[in-house]
Amino acid sequence: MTDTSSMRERILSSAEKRVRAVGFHAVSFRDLANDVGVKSSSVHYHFPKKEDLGEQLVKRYSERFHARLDQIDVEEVGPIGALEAFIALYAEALVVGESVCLCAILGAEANSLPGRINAGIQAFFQANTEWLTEIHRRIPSSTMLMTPIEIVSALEGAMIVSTVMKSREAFDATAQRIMANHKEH
Amino acid sequence: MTDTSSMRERILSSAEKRVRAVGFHAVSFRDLANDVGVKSSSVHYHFPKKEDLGEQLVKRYSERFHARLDQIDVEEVGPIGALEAFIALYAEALVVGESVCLCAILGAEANSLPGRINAGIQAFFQANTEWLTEIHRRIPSSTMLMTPIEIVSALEGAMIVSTVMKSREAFDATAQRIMANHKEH
DNA sequence: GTCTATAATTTGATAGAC
DNA sequence: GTCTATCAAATTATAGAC
Repeated sequence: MTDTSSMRERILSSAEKRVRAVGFHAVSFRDLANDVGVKSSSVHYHFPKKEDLGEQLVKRYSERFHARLDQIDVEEVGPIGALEAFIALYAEALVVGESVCLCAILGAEANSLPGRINAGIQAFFQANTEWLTEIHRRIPSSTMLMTPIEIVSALEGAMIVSTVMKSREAFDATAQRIMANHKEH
Repeated sequence: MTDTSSMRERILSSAEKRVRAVGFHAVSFRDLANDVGVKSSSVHYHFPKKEDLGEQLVKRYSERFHARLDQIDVEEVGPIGALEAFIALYAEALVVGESVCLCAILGAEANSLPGRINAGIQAFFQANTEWLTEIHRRIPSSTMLMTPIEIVSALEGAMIVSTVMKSREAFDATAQRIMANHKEH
Protein backbone atom coordinates (compact mmCIF):
# COMPACT_ATOMS: atom_id res chain seq x y z
CA MET A 1 0.00 0.00 0.00
CA THR A 2 2.74 2.40 0.95
CA ASP A 3 4.95 0.70 -1.64
CA THR A 4 2.54 1.46 -4.46
CA SER A 5 2.76 5.22 -3.97
CA SER A 6 4.99 7.08 -6.37
CA MET A 7 8.52 8.12 -5.48
CA ARG A 8 7.41 11.73 -5.62
CA GLU A 9 4.74 11.02 -3.01
CA ARG A 10 7.13 9.05 -0.83
CA ILE A 11 9.58 11.94 -0.87
CA LEU A 12 6.85 14.39 0.05
CA SER A 13 5.71 12.16 2.89
CA SER A 14 9.21 11.88 4.23
CA ALA A 15 9.72 15.62 3.89
CA GLU A 16 6.48 16.43 5.63
CA LYS A 17 7.25 14.18 8.53
CA ARG A 18 10.70 15.66 8.95
CA VAL A 19 9.75 19.30 8.43
CA ARG A 20 6.88 19.03 10.87
CA ALA A 21 9.34 17.71 13.43
CA VAL A 22 12.40 19.92 13.00
CA GLY A 23 11.62 22.70 10.53
CA PHE A 24 12.45 23.43 6.91
CA HIS A 25 16.08 24.47 7.34
CA ALA A 26 16.91 21.41 9.40
CA VAL A 27 15.92 18.99 6.62
CA SER A 28 18.29 18.17 3.76
CA PHE A 29 17.93 16.43 0.41
CA ARG A 30 20.16 13.66 1.70
CA ASP A 31 17.86 13.06 4.67
CA LEU A 32 14.96 12.52 2.31
CA ALA A 33 17.03 10.44 -0.10
CA ASN A 34 18.06 8.12 2.72
CA ASP A 35 14.49 7.83 3.94
CA VAL A 36 13.16 6.64 0.61
CA GLY A 37 16.26 4.69 -0.45
CA VAL A 38 17.59 6.74 -3.37
CA LYS A 39 20.41 9.21 -3.94
CA SER A 40 19.97 12.92 -3.34
CA SER A 41 20.29 13.65 -7.05
CA SER A 42 17.13 11.60 -7.56
CA VAL A 43 15.31 13.82 -5.11
CA HIS A 44 16.46 16.80 -7.17
CA TYR A 45 14.95 15.15 -10.23
CA HIS A 46 11.50 15.40 -8.61
CA PHE A 47 12.09 18.74 -6.91
CA PRO A 48 14.81 20.75 -8.65
CA LYS A 49 15.14 23.38 -5.92
CA LYS A 50 14.40 23.15 -2.24
CA GLU A 51 11.89 25.92 -2.73
CA ASP A 52 9.97 23.64 -5.10
CA LEU A 53 9.87 20.96 -2.46
CA GLY A 54 8.62 23.38 0.17
CA GLU A 55 5.99 24.75 -2.14
CA GLN A 56 4.62 21.33 -3.02
CA LEU A 57 4.75 20.35 0.63
CA VAL A 58 2.48 23.21 1.64
CA LYS A 59 0.23 22.61 -1.34
CA ARG A 60 -0.25 18.94 -0.52
CA TYR A 61 -0.77 19.63 3.16
CA SER A 62 -3.31 22.37 2.47
CA GLU A 63 -5.26 20.30 -0.02
CA ARG A 64 -5.45 17.39 2.38
CA PHE A 65 -6.50 19.67 5.22
CA HIS A 66 -9.14 21.45 3.21
CA ALA A 67 -10.52 18.18 1.91
CA ARG A 68 -11.14 17.28 5.54
CA LEU A 69 -12.89 20.60 6.05
CA ASP A 70 -15.11 19.93 3.03
CA GLN A 71 -15.95 16.57 4.53
CA ILE A 72 -17.04 18.27 7.75
CA ASP A 73 -19.29 20.53 5.70
CA VAL A 74 -21.16 17.72 4.03
CA GLU A 75 -21.57 15.81 7.26
CA GLU A 76 -23.91 18.56 8.44
CA VAL A 77 -23.05 18.29 12.11
CA GLY A 78 -24.14 21.86 12.77
CA PRO A 79 -21.85 24.81 13.50
CA ILE A 80 -20.83 23.66 16.98
CA GLY A 81 -20.10 20.17 15.75
CA ALA A 82 -18.15 21.62 12.85
CA LEU A 83 -16.03 23.72 15.21
CA GLU A 84 -15.38 20.65 17.29
CA ALA A 85 -14.30 18.73 14.20
CA PHE A 86 -12.05 21.63 13.16
CA ILE A 87 -10.27 21.56 16.49
CA ALA A 88 -9.98 17.79 16.25
CA LEU A 89 -8.09 18.23 12.99
CA TYR A 90 -5.55 20.42 14.74
CA ALA A 91 -5.38 18.05 17.67
CA GLU A 92 -4.53 15.28 15.25
CA ALA A 93 -1.65 17.31 13.83
CA LEU A 94 0.05 17.56 17.20
CA VAL A 95 2.20 14.72 18.43
CA VAL A 96 4.36 16.15 21.18
CA GLY A 97 8.04 15.86 20.29
CA GLU A 98 7.20 14.51 16.86
CA SER A 99 5.08 16.91 14.84
CA VAL A 100 3.07 20.09 14.77
CA CYS A 101 0.95 21.64 12.05
CA LEU A 102 3.17 22.13 8.99
CA CYS A 103 2.15 25.76 8.79
CA ALA A 104 2.92 26.41 12.44
CA ILE A 105 6.57 25.51 12.02
CA LEU A 106 6.88 27.04 8.55
CA GLY A 107 5.06 30.11 9.81
CA ALA A 108 7.68 30.59 12.50
CA GLU A 109 10.40 30.32 9.87
CA ALA A 110 8.48 32.51 7.43
CA ASN A 111 10.94 35.39 7.34
CA SER A 112 13.71 33.07 6.18
CA LEU A 113 11.69 31.12 3.62
CA PRO A 114 11.43 31.74 -0.14
CA GLY A 115 8.45 33.84 -1.17
CA ARG A 116 6.51 31.08 -2.88
CA ILE A 117 6.45 28.98 0.28
CA ASN A 118 5.30 31.96 2.30
CA ALA A 119 2.42 32.56 -0.06
CA GLY A 120 1.27 28.98 0.50
CA ILE A 121 1.34 29.31 4.28
CA GLN A 122 -0.57 32.54 4.11
CA ALA A 123 -3.18 30.92 1.87
CA PHE A 124 -3.54 28.07 4.35
CA PHE A 125 -4.33 30.43 7.21
CA GLN A 126 -6.55 32.50 4.99
CA ALA A 127 -8.60 29.49 3.90
CA ASN A 128 -8.89 28.31 7.49
CA THR A 129 -10.18 31.66 8.72
CA GLU A 130 -12.63 31.85 5.85
CA TRP A 131 -13.97 28.41 6.63
CA LEU A 132 -14.34 29.38 10.27
CA THR A 133 -16.04 32.62 9.29
CA GLU A 134 -18.75 30.65 7.55
CA ILE A 135 -19.19 28.41 10.60
CA HIS A 136 -19.19 31.48 12.79
CA ARG A 137 -22.00 32.99 10.73
CA ARG A 138 -24.17 29.98 11.48
CA ILE A 139 -23.78 30.16 15.23
CA PRO A 140 -26.71 31.98 16.88
CA SER A 141 -25.92 34.77 19.37
CA SER A 142 -22.45 35.54 18.11
CA THR A 143 -21.53 37.68 21.11
CA MET A 144 -18.33 36.81 22.97
CA LEU A 145 -17.14 34.38 20.34
CA MET A 146 -13.50 34.31 19.36
CA THR A 147 -12.87 35.50 15.84
CA PRO A 148 -11.59 32.98 13.28
CA ILE A 149 -8.07 34.36 13.26
CA GLU A 150 -7.93 34.24 17.05
CA ILE A 151 -8.93 30.58 16.99
CA VAL A 152 -6.28 29.69 14.43
CA SER A 153 -3.62 31.69 16.29
CA ALA A 154 -4.48 30.12 19.61
CA LEU A 155 -4.32 26.58 18.24
CA GLU A 156 -1.03 27.10 16.41
CA GLY A 157 0.55 28.76 19.45
CA ALA A 158 -0.68 26.02 21.72
CA MET A 159 1.03 23.43 19.53
CA ILE A 160 4.35 25.17 19.86
CA VAL A 161 4.10 25.70 23.59
CA SER A 162 3.01 22.08 24.04
CA THR A 163 6.05 20.93 22.09
CA VAL A 164 8.39 22.97 24.27
CA MET A 165 6.73 21.92 27.52
CA LYS A 166 6.55 18.30 26.38
CA SER A 167 2.93 18.18 27.48
CA ARG A 168 -0.42 18.53 25.76
CA GLU A 169 -1.70 20.72 28.59
CA ALA A 170 -1.46 23.96 26.66
CA PHE A 171 -3.18 22.51 23.62
CA ASP A 172 -5.94 20.75 25.51
CA ALA A 173 -6.72 23.80 27.61
CA THR A 174 -6.86 25.98 24.49
CA ALA A 175 -9.12 23.53 22.68
CA GLN A 176 -11.49 23.35 25.63
CA ARG A 177 -11.56 27.11 26.00
CA ILE A 178 -12.53 27.63 22.38
CA MET A 179 -15.37 25.16 22.68
CA ALA A 180 -16.52 26.60 26.01
CA ASN A 181 -16.63 30.09 24.53
CA HIS A 182 -18.92 28.88 21.78
CA LYS A 183 -21.19 26.59 23.69
CA GLU A 184 -22.46 28.60 26.60
CA HIS A 185 -24.54 30.99 24.52
CA MET B 1 26.45 54.23 24.22
CA THR B 2 26.13 51.32 21.89
CA ASP B 3 29.87 51.53 21.27
CA THR B 4 30.72 51.17 24.93
CA SER B 5 29.06 47.78 25.23
CA SER B 6 31.34 44.78 25.22
CA MET B 7 31.97 42.71 22.12
CA ARG B 8 30.21 39.82 23.79
CA GLU B 9 27.12 41.97 24.27
CA ARG B 10 27.25 43.30 20.74
CA ILE B 11 27.41 39.76 19.38
CA LEU B 12 24.47 38.73 21.50
CA SER B 13 22.49 41.73 20.33
CA SER B 14 23.21 40.95 16.72
CA ALA B 15 22.35 37.30 17.26
CA GLU B 16 19.10 38.11 19.01
CA LYS B 17 17.98 40.43 16.26
CA ARG B 18 18.77 37.89 13.58
CA VAL B 19 17.38 34.84 15.36
CA ARG B 20 14.16 36.64 16.19
CA ALA B 21 13.80 37.43 12.50
CA VAL B 22 14.80 34.21 10.76
CA GLY B 23 15.36 31.49 13.37
CA PHE B 24 18.37 29.79 14.93
CA HIS B 25 19.37 27.59 12.00
CA ALA B 26 19.29 30.48 9.55
CA VAL B 27 21.91 32.48 11.45
CA SER B 28 25.64 31.79 11.06
CA PHE B 29 28.75 32.82 12.93
CA ARG B 30 29.85 34.74 9.86
CA ASP B 31 26.61 36.74 9.83
CA LEU B 32 27.26 37.87 13.37
CA ALA B 33 30.94 38.53 12.71
CA ASN B 34 30.07 40.81 9.81
CA ASP B 35 27.46 42.62 11.89
CA VAL B 36 29.91 43.55 14.62
CA GLY B 37 32.97 43.95 12.41
CA VAL B 38 35.16 41.03 13.43
CA LYS B 39 36.06 37.63 12.00
CA SER B 40 34.03 34.53 12.74
CA SER B 41 36.88 33.05 14.76
CA SER B 42 36.49 35.95 17.17
CA VAL B 43 32.85 35.09 17.63
CA HIS B 44 33.94 31.55 18.48
CA TYR B 45 36.25 33.00 21.12
CA HIS B 46 33.22 34.37 22.97
CA PHE B 47 30.91 31.46 22.18
CA PRO B 48 32.88 28.27 21.43
CA LYS B 49 29.88 26.30 20.13
CA LYS B 50 26.68 27.50 18.56
CA GLU B 51 24.84 25.83 21.39
CA ASP B 52 26.65 28.14 23.83
CA LEU B 53 25.49 31.13 21.85
CA GLY B 54 21.90 29.93 21.81
CA GLU B 55 21.96 29.19 25.49
CA GLN B 56 23.27 32.63 26.42
CA LEU B 57 20.79 34.19 24.03
CA VAL B 58 17.84 32.65 25.80
CA LYS B 59 19.35 33.42 29.19
CA ARG B 60 19.83 37.10 28.38
CA TYR B 61 16.40 37.39 26.81
CA SER B 62 14.71 35.72 29.76
CA GLU B 63 16.52 37.82 32.33
CA ARG B 64 15.60 41.00 30.53
CA PHE B 65 12.00 39.89 30.19
CA HIS B 66 11.67 38.86 33.80
CA ALA B 67 13.25 42.08 34.98
CA ARG B 68 10.41 43.84 33.23
CA LEU B 69 7.92 41.57 34.99
CA ASP B 70 9.51 42.40 38.34
CA GLN B 71 9.13 46.06 37.47
CA ILE B 72 5.42 45.56 36.84
CA ASP B 73 5.13 43.94 40.25
CA VAL B 74 6.61 46.87 42.14
CA GLU B 75 4.53 49.39 40.24
CA GLU B 76 1.46 47.98 41.96
CA VAL B 77 -0.93 48.65 39.13
CA GLY B 78 -3.31 45.94 40.33
CA PRO B 79 -3.86 42.55 38.70
CA ILE B 80 -5.72 43.89 35.67
CA GLY B 81 -3.11 46.55 35.08
CA ALA B 82 -0.40 43.95 35.46
CA LEU B 83 -2.03 41.72 32.87
CA GLU B 84 -2.26 44.69 30.54
CA ALA B 85 1.44 45.41 31.06
CA PHE B 86 2.27 41.75 30.44
CA ILE B 87 0.50 41.82 27.11
CA ALA B 88 2.22 45.09 26.26
CA LEU B 89 5.58 43.34 26.71
CA TYR B 90 4.59 40.76 24.13
CA ALA B 91 3.22 43.43 21.84
CA GLU B 92 6.58 45.14 22.00
CA ALA B 93 8.33 41.95 20.93
CA LEU B 94 6.38 41.76 17.69
CA VAL B 95 7.48 43.79 14.72
CA VAL B 96 5.81 42.24 11.70
CA GLY B 97 8.38 40.96 9.23
CA GLU B 98 11.21 41.80 11.60
CA SER B 99 10.91 40.02 14.91
CA VAL B 100 8.83 37.86 17.19
CA CYS B 101 9.41 36.71 20.74
CA LEU B 102 12.73 34.83 20.83
CA CYS B 103 11.06 31.88 22.49
CA ALA B 104 8.28 31.74 19.90
CA ILE B 105 10.70 31.09 17.07
CA LEU B 106 13.04 28.91 19.12
CA GLY B 107 10.01 27.07 20.45
CA ALA B 108 8.96 26.20 16.92
CA GLU B 109 12.47 24.90 16.23
CA ALA B 110 12.65 23.16 19.59
CA ASN B 111 12.85 19.59 18.27
CA SER B 112 15.96 20.44 16.27
CA LEU B 113 17.77 22.46 18.95
CA PRO B 114 20.40 21.25 21.42
CA GLY B 115 19.02 20.23 24.80
CA ARG B 116 20.46 23.12 26.78
CA ILE B 117 18.69 25.66 24.59
CA ASN B 118 15.43 23.79 24.93
CA ALA B 119 15.70 23.84 28.69
CA GLY B 120 16.03 27.61 28.56
CA ILE B 121 12.93 28.05 26.42
CA GLN B 122 10.96 25.79 28.67
CA ALA B 123 12.09 27.78 31.71
CA PHE B 124 11.00 31.00 30.00
CA PHE B 125 7.47 29.71 29.48
CA GLN B 126 7.40 28.21 32.92
CA ALA B 127 8.39 31.49 34.57
CA ASN B 128 5.83 33.39 32.52
CA THR B 129 3.02 31.08 33.50
CA GLU B 130 4.04 31.23 37.14
CA TRP B 131 4.05 35.00 37.07
CA LEU B 132 0.61 34.98 35.46
CA THR B 133 -0.62 32.48 38.02
CA GLU B 134 0.21 34.91 40.78
CA ILE B 135 -1.61 37.71 38.95
CA HIS B 136 -4.49 35.38 38.29
CA ARG B 137 -4.76 34.64 41.99
CA ARG B 138 -5.29 38.32 42.71
CA ILE B 139 -8.15 38.75 40.29
CA PRO B 140 -11.52 38.50 42.06
CA SER B 141 -14.15 36.15 40.58
CA SER B 142 -11.76 33.93 38.69
CA THR B 143 -14.50 32.21 36.69
CA MET B 144 -14.13 32.18 32.92
CA LEU B 145 -10.58 33.48 32.96
CA MET B 146 -8.05 32.01 30.58
CA THR B 147 -5.39 29.99 32.33
CA PRO B 148 -1.81 31.31 32.27
CA ILE B 149 -0.60 28.75 29.77
CA GLU B 150 -3.50 29.55 27.46
CA ILE B 151 -2.58 33.23 27.56
CA VAL B 152 1.06 32.56 26.75
CA SER B 153 0.11 30.12 23.96
CA ALA B 154 -2.36 32.52 22.43
CA LEU B 155 0.12 35.41 22.38
CA GLU B 156 2.95 33.35 20.91
CA GLY B 157 0.69 31.88 18.26
CA ALA B 158 -0.71 35.27 17.38
CA MET B 159 2.82 36.56 16.76
CA ILE B 160 3.51 33.80 14.28
CA VAL B 161 0.22 34.16 12.45
CA SER B 162 0.69 37.94 12.33
CA THR B 163 4.12 37.47 10.80
CA VAL B 164 2.75 35.18 8.11
CA MET B 165 -0.24 37.38 7.36
CA LYS B 166 1.92 40.51 7.42
CA SER B 167 -0.65 42.19 9.65
CA ARG B 168 -1.03 42.75 13.37
CA GLU B 169 -4.71 41.81 13.21
CA ALA B 170 -4.25 38.38 14.77
CA PHE B 171 -2.12 39.74 17.59
CA ASP B 172 -4.30 42.74 18.36
CA ALA B 173 -7.47 40.67 18.38
CA THR B 174 -5.86 38.14 20.71
CA ALA B 175 -4.60 40.83 23.07
CA GLN B 176 -8.01 42.45 23.22
CA ARG B 177 -9.74 39.14 23.82
CA ILE B 178 -7.51 38.30 26.76
CA MET B 179 -8.21 41.67 28.35
CA ALA B 180 -11.93 41.43 27.65
CA ASN B 181 -12.09 38.00 29.28
CA HIS B 182 -10.56 39.41 32.43
CA LYS B 183 -12.35 42.70 32.66
CA GLU B 184 -16.00 41.87 32.37
CA HIS B 185 -16.26 40.08 35.69
C1' DG C 1 14.26 7.90 -13.23
C1' DT C 2 18.19 6.73 -10.93
C1' DC C 3 22.97 6.58 -10.72
C1' DT C 4 28.08 8.38 -10.21
C1' DA C 5 30.70 12.16 -9.84
C1' DT C 6 31.54 16.55 -8.73
C1' DA C 7 31.14 21.54 -8.45
C1' DA C 8 30.36 25.57 -5.60
C1' DT C 9 29.27 27.36 -1.41
C1' DT C 10 28.40 27.60 3.39
C1' DT C 11 29.05 26.29 7.91
C1' DG C 12 30.79 25.11 12.53
C1' DA C 13 34.99 24.82 14.42
C1' DT C 14 40.26 24.86 15.52
C1' DA C 15 45.46 26.02 15.51
C1' DG C 16 48.64 29.26 16.11
C1' DA C 17 50.72 34.07 15.23
C1' DC C 18 50.37 38.69 17.03
C1' DG D 1 41.02 39.25 21.99
C1' DT D 2 41.47 39.34 17.33
C1' DC D 3 43.62 37.85 13.32
C1' DT D 4 45.09 34.59 9.28
C1' DA D 5 44.71 30.32 7.68
C1' DT D 6 42.64 26.30 7.28
C1' DC D 7 39.79 22.08 7.94
C1' DA D 8 36.19 18.77 7.74
C1' DA D 9 31.69 18.24 6.90
C1' DA D 10 27.38 19.36 5.04
C1' DT D 11 24.44 21.36 1.64
C1' DT D 12 22.24 22.78 -2.61
C1' DA D 13 22.66 21.84 -7.10
C1' DT D 14 24.16 20.14 -11.88
C1' DA D 15 26.24 17.19 -15.79
C1' DG D 16 26.21 13.16 -17.99
C1' DA D 17 26.23 7.86 -18.14
C1' DC D 18 23.03 4.06 -17.92
